[in-house]
Parts: sequence; structure tokens; C-alpha cells
Amino acid sequence: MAGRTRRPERRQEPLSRESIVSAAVELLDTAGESGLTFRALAERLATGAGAIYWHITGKAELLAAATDAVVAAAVAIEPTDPPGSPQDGIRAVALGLFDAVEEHPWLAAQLATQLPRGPEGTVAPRIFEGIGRQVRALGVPEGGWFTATSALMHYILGAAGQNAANTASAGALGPDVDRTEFLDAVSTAWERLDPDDYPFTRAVADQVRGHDDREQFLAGIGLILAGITAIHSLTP
Amino acid sequence: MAGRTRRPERRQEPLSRESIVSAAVELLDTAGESGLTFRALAERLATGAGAIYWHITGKAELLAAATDAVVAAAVAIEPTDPPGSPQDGIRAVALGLFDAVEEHPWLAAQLATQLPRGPEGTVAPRIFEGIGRQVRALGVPEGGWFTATSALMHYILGAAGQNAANTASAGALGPDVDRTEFLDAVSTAWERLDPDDYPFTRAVADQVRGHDDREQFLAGIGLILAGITAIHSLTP
DNA sequence: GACAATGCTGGAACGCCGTTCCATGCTGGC
DNA sequence: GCCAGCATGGAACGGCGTTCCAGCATTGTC
Repeated sequence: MAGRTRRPERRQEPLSRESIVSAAVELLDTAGESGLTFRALAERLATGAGAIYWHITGKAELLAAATDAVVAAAVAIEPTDPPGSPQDGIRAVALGLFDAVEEHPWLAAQLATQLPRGPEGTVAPRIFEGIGRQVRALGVPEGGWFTATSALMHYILGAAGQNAANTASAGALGPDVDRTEFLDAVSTAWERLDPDDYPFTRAVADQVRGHDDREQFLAGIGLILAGITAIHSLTP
Repeated sequence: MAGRTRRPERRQEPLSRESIVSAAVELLDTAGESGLTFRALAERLATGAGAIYWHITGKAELLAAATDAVVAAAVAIEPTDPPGSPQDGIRAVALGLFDAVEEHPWLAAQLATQLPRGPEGTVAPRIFEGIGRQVRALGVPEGGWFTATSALMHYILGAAGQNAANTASAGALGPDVDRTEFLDAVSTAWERLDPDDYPFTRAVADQVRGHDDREQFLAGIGLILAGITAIHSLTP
């Protein structure tokens, strides 16, 4: 046995939880969810896998920390200079999350499956608070706060996730397939469905072509806001 | 080299795509998403990994096929004997998906991240059709079909996913932790948040305790239905 | 009836993953 | 100067998805 190889010099900047999480987010953004491996992370940080485990329990905690960091940044951009209407406030929070998921597609899976992760999780309250304050400002009576805020949160997470999945799906079709081509392909495929089994889907297939995702997303928010104001007899 | 070991007898029932997918769903249901491995699947089918690959391209296709099978069964239970109101029809489809996700928690991740997967996917049209027919029956004008159906679908997928994640999270706290205890823990944790950062979340913490998930889910559906009828000036 | 061609099977092997282990170096208190 | 103990990083382990391929069963051809 020839013993261990020579020791490298000690690093100047010590490892830290933050630097690891930050590198993890970069890796997730550039290489996708499957690109975040401890080996790639160790290489990027010029260290070994064992050193990372000194600061982080495992991959689950790493993903949770990365999610928390990105969501915290996304919901922090609220305080519009002139306060604006509560409706606009909700739209701002919603778009912040929508854009965050679009920018970091790996977020969708985390928010869909890991959001609560025990009572200690800080991501869920962060989102809930951001939306809830605007619901309260809307004039919804206290008894309806939970229902209205939950409904908005679920819609936002669902729509943002589907949108991210669509974007990923378009990219998977080919690196140079743009959005228009992808929507066209989906629309065409839907038009070719069995007329007996899918009459409705065939009928709306044309509306898929060329629609704007953010616009559709906001239209859905508008639908829920209309429902909230109608049910609580608020002035819109 | 001693050559391969003795050949086992040939199987009686031949492998088939359906039997593989069916075994995969059982494995997912009993052992969770991480329990579906080609080794476990091969053992359950009394075969080797290579034989499975003759029928299925890879794990992605296996998960897609399992998802398709379960969703198809979930949205197929529509035709209520007396036709009923379109609102009830939407609630029925929504609850069908909600319950399917609750029964198969692994569905949440699939629906959140893999739903469209190219124009060939059949899961998305299936869900879209199920909801959309009821939207049409509601009297929504054709221009609003796509927006209303999309909004409902996104809400349903988001809410069902969050609910499944909550259930999983409660189970992870301990095998004998029931729903009430879990909600209590979340509520207590939310009440202990910083009053300056989380005033709204603290205020609704008590409403978390003891709420019913299905009821909340339906309340959200009701909110969106109210919004649809209000925006299109329909008689509810 | 003999024999090649083909369809399907299942076990071994490959490369990569998350995680654990541990010899080693560095640093602050004495 | 010395020693505890924090921190490091590379090797090693078991398990994963996937690929490869030798061998049986069936079919088609003469």
C-alpha cells in the first residue's frame, strides 16, 4: 500500500453553509436538478465530498436551503413605492413567484413536493404571508382569510409549476425549438385527438397557439380575485 | 471462466407492458417513489432488469405510463346518473383528481413536473377535457374556455400536490403521528413566528388547526367558480 | 425433420450517485 | 512546544439506472 497521496494546501476562504448553498443554486440553474451532485459541487468548491457533509446534513437539506434562499429573494420585492391597490399587490407577489419558478425551473418540484416539510419549514409561511397581507388589505373578513389565501397560493404554485414544466418540455424537444414552435406542436397534436373522446380539447386547441403565459397566469389570478370579491360582496 | 449459471425455466405468463406498469404502480403505492427500482421491479416480476428494458424505454417512460394509467382511472368516473349541475360536475372531477393524488402521493411530483412532456402526452388532454366539458356546460362563452379551464386545472393540481406533500410531511414526523397532531404542530409553529415579519400568518395560525382538507379544497373551487360566473355574468 | 432467423429473457457488468469513514492538517489554549 | 479538537478532502461502500450479451423458445423454409 502506497499510502494517501500528497496533501493539498489548505483553502483560503473557508467553506461555509452559505457558500455551499450559493454554489448549489448556481449548479441547479446551469445544469438542472440532475446536475446538482456532491461531486460536481465539490469540484466547483475545490474540495471533497466529506468537507461538504461537515456543513450540510445531506442532499435534502441542501435542496431545502437552496429553495429557501431563492423564495426569500422572490417574495422580498414587495414594497411598491406608491402602495397601489391590493389587487395589484397580489399580482406583484404572484408574478414574483411565477418569474422565480421560470428562472429556476428546479423550484417547481421543490415547491410542489417539499414545501411544508415539517413545521420548521420557513418557505411556506414566507409565501403565505406575502399573499395573505394583500388579501387582508382587500377587505376580506377574517373568517375568509385562510381560504382565500390558500386558494391563491395553490393556484400560483400549480400554474407556475405547469409553466416551468412546459418550458422544460419545449427545451427537451430540441435546443433550438422556440416557444412558438412548441405551442404550435401542442396545438396541432390536440387538434388530431379523437373527436369522440376529446371534443372540448379539440375546440380550444387553437387558443393554445400563440397565447401568452404570463397573461394567462394573470387572467387566472383575476378570476380568483373576482370570486373573492363576489363571495365577500366587496367593491372590486 | 465457468460460463453462465444454469438457465431457469421459461416464464408461463409472458412479460407485457401492462403487467410491468401495473407492478410499477403497486410498487409506487406501497414503497413510495424511491421504492420503484428496476431491481425491485424485476424481483416482483420474477425476471431480470434486461427483460423489462425490452418492453419499456427507461424509467421516465415507466413513470409516465404509471401516471397515465392512474389519471385515466381517476377522470373516468364522471357520468353521474342524474346529470347534475355543471358546478357539481366540476367538483366531481376535481375531487376525483384530489383523491387520486391523496391515494397515490407519488402522483403529485409527476403531475407537477412531467404533465406535458411533449405534444404526445395524453395525461394533460385527459384532465383538460374532464374539466373543460363542465366549463362549457356552465355557459362560459367560447373565448373564456381556455382561461377558465386552465385556472381550474392549475388550482386543482397545485392544491392536490400541496395536500399530498402535507400528508407525506405528517407521516415523516413519525409513523404514529395523526393529522390532528400534525396540524397542531404547524399551527403552534406559526404562532411562534416573529410578530413583525409574520403578522398575517400568526393571525390565521389558529384556523389551520382542525380544518378539513377536502372542505378547504372545495371552498377554493367555489371561489374560482364564483369568479367565473361573476366575470361572465352567468347565473350561478 | 433439420436448421437458420428471430423474439424475448435474465443475469452480469459499467459508470455514477449519495453517503460514510478516516488519515491528515490547521489553530487556539496552555 | 505541545496537544486537543475543529475542519478538510479523498477513498471506499452499497445501490441505482442502464447496457450488454449468451442462451432458450418459437417460427419459417426447404
